[in-house]
Amino acid sequence: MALTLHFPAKTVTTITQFPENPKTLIVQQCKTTKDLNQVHAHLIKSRFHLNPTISENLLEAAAILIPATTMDYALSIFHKINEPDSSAYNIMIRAFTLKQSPQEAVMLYKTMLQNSVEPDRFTFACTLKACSRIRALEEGEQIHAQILKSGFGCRQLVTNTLIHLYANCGRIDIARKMFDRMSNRDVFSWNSMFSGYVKTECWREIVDLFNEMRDLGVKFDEVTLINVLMACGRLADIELGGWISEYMEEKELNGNVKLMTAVVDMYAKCGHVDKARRLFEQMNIKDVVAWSAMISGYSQARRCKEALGVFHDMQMANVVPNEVTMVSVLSCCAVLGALETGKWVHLYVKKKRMELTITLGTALMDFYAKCGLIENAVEVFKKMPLKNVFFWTVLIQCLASNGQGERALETYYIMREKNIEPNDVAFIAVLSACSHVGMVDEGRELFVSMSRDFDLEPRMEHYGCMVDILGRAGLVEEAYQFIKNMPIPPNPVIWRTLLAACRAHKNVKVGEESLKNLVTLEPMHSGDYILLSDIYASAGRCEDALRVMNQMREQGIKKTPGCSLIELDGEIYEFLAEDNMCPHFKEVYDATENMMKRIKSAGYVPNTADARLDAEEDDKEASVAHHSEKLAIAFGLIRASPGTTIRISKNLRVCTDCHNATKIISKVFNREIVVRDRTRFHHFKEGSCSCNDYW
DNA sequence: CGTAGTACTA
Repeated sequence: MALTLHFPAKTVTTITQFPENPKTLIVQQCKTTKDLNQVHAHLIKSRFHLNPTISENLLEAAAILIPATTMDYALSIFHKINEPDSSAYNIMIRAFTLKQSPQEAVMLYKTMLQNSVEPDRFTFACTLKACSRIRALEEGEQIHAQILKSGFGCRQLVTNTLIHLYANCGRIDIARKMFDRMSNRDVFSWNSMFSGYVKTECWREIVDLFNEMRDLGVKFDEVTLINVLMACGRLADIELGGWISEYMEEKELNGNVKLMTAVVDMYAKCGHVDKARRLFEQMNIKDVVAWSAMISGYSQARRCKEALGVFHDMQMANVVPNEVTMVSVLSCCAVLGALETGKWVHLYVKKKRMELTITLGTALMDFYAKCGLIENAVEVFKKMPLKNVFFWTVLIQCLASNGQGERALETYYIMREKNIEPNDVAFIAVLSACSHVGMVDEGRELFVSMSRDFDLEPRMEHYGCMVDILGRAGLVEEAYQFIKNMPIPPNPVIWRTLLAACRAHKNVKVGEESLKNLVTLEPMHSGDYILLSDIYASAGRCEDALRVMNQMREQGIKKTPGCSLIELDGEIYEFLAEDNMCPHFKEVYDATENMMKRIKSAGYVPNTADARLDAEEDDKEASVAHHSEKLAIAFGLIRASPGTTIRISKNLRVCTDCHNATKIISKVFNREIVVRDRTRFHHFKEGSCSCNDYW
């Protein structure tokens, strides 16, 4: 009986007897499920399917080689095999792992043992791989025991897979022991160790191990170098990183996209973003990963505008971004307060049905939080089915910085009810919620709870929050004592926090003490001198106030100019205090004057204590009127569409006069105004602010 | 038949 097969490529194969090379026939010529069905049918008709070699080839085609085939089909072939041997089982185990069901791969291995089929070294290798995937350490250990019994324990393949399993499941110590005892290590053994160290973030060990490798003259490959480059990036080890970069040039490996991406990422992480960019430009082929690496490089260097520029180039190059790309892009939008761009990204993510990974969700929420859109952030929060500590923390932080301290604490307690263990960052978020709304007792309790209930050692940031909580609430003396009792030496931020509290509560004595400490720690920070000078001024000690300002000037320290941004129609406008150079000078200053007139008739009284000290008495009013955020708000009032919220972000903290003025503006002009200052948000509406004048 | 890159939170 002649067997004729019709393949799509118009190949006609005729089989008259047992094929000489069934593997070629089945494995290489079957490209689709349809081909496979045909071959399968003919094999049954001709009863060739009873031949174990043929059926195994058929199985391999069905289970592994043709990606579209379902496991059900493969299983139907497998079940018809009379007493399948280990290689048939191996195919099925590999297939299950490949088709994302490693759990079933491990189950099949157990079935195999129950059916008394002797596993071979490949069985062990692929079952262990399945265990690695699902981090089934216990199962892996059992298999390890069976391996030792079987006598395959000394096989290189088996040992390598075991090393990978232990390294991948958090038992890098066991992996290392096996690795050290191994007499015949190959590049896979080394690479398994490297990838284990990557997972556990033991960067130092990677560099040490690589140096050992070089000393021993062991050949390494592309995978080795990618792992080592990652380590160089994290350790900022530019020396080794640069060596690898040169080595690659020598060996002409610069055409390798993955390796080059790793190099670009390494340079960026070492702080050499410009070098990274030059190499990036030299890459002929750039995939999503390469583009994402460059964008995140700029993002981590806080060069957000350039990051968005690269993102733009990426789209021009028709490379489709993925979730990872969007995380960096959103993080840049958050920093810049680029609401329009970020919203566009969110729409894009929805339209392209990108997977809302927990990381992407976190970035999205953080973006809305940093643009002051609390409810949008909450909406993203609700949509996420699986929430981790990071995710909760961002929401808590969002509520805290937007003046909703009670809601922030509630969120924290809900998180605790869901048995999510807070980490150190979560505590920074709740403590800052307490300080923003003046919940002193809650703050104290949480600070204690942190180490008592969760074994978390308070860090500088936590001490800073406590100083802020006490200081803002007017307990300046207590805050001062708290700093003195700190077990670690306070950093400038701690003293600055106290100094700011001294200004709010007019405490000259502690204020002087704070500046004294600040000057030794960080003498060039202009804001500190200004704070103390303000304290003197408010206590009526103008001579001292001027003396501090002169002291600052003598040191050659320049004031950080106030700067406010407003985004209109996706474009960002920047204003500096008393800036005569801005492009819309006349328009802006006229608008500001009109605005000030209208609020004055509504009862606004300028607070000239916020004016520059060196201004003449007559000019003081003009000086406060030209603070950068007043200019930005005035510009927003004439340019933004009626009824829309005006959004300002500024580099310094809001001064008393601007805060007061903005409240009245929101009422007189019937506008919602959101101001993001360097530490928090102010939502102005109908004459009041979300911070309840506590900031 | 075993090993691989890019990401978020104060």
